[in-house]
Amino acid sequence: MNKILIVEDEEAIANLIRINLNKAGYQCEVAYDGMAGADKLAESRYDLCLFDIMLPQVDGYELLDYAKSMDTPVIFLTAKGETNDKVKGLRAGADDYITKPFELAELLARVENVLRRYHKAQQELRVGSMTIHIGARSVHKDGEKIDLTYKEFDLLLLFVRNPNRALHREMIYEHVWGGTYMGDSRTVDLHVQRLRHKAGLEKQIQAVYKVGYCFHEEE
Amino acid sequence: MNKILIVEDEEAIANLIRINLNKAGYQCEVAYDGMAGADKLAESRYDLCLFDIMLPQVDGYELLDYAKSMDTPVIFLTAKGETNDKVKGLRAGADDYITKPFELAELLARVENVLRRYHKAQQELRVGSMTIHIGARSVHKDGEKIDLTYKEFDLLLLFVRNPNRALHREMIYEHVWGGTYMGDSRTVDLHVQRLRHKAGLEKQIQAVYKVGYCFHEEE
DNA sequence: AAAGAATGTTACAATTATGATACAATTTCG
DNA sequence: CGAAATTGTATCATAATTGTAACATTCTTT
Repeated sequence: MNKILIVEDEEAIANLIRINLNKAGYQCEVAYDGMAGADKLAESRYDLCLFDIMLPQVDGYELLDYAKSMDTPVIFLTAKGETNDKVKGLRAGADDYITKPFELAELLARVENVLRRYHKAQQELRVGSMTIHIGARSVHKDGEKIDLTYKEFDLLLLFVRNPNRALHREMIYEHVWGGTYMGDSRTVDLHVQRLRHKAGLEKQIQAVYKVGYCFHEEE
Repeated sequence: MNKILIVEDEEAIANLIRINLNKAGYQCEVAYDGMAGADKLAESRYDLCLFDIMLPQVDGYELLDYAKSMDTPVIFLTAKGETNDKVKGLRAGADDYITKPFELAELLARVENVLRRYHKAQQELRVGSMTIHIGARSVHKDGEKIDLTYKEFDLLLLFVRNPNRALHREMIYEHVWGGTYMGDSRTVDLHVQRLRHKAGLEKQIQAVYKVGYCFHEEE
């Protein structure tokens, strides 16, 4: 199981991240200032670090140097508008950055992406009797291969990474399609139907009236 | 069979490398710190060493000196951003370096490249009923010789070194052609078709709609 | 229970991607 | 130099995908 260190002085944000990374199967440690973060780093090995840049005492850049000396990848959390920091951070060797406020799904995707680059990511994702090979973009269920299209696969990943949560149509659209959601389209619905039937998830993906859809983990 | 020594303190990375070099037909030993690495070097001859630079106890540079005194080639593993080390390492006599995170295919290519320079290169790679002679750049299948062109051969190597993974057109282009992929070219497709037919890989190399191609290891 | 809104279903058309073939440009090699 | 091989562009054919539309069903609210 991958261990992640979160250093973020806003407790609310730190805990939000921790809870959600836990749910996604990561083990997390949290520090609320740079000094405590450095101590944690010294004590134990981590597979990934999430650092806020603006931190009391020791700032994100210093922590970055420390983490890099241990070959640990780092994702920076930057506040909106701190684009300078973004550039500076990436140049200094951060592996990615994410701008607050962020969607949890985006955070999860970036975390997985970086872990994959470091060959620490789960290659396979198991959900009930279903196995998702992220690298091959293939899905198997009960020994049978399930052929999903590009959009269907991305949609499935989104659901699987955000189980037991009602996902708004708007959010789904923006993640899978990338653009801005125009309220009157049935596109999301249709793709959800197709995914449901192809993957036999009729019971697990449920409509949430007036909101969107929710993927229930237990079968 | 070539023997390779891996000295890397991150167990996950060390094991990842070991497993993949094993699959590629190399025999590997692993040490997790510099001291253990030096002991291994003293005990036995190796055809190639992979050293992380930042190591507990004895660092990569010291190991380099030791390995060089035995005429054993060395590839350094450097973390992203440690460009100084890169230069310093090469000047100190390393045969190559590779920056973490790396593509496995790149690691394999560099390993082979260094071994070839030292005339220790692995002669063949077996995939199902197909044998790839890397040095001779020739391929045989069921006793028959398959004549591949330069690009086709490189393409085959890329596929074989990244089995069961959907490879993006962009990534394929950059690996085989070297430049930047312009989205509208059919070059990659065409070469994949030719390779498929010449090598009889119609079933194993499959198109991944909107992504690229995936080589499936099992026949 | 009825109205209205939201979701499920089906069919189809538009779009886009891949496969196949022909051919011109370029390179290699005798 | 000339022949052969390689490589990439262009074109057409085929196949897969995506999204709209129309209609059916289900759900919520009153």
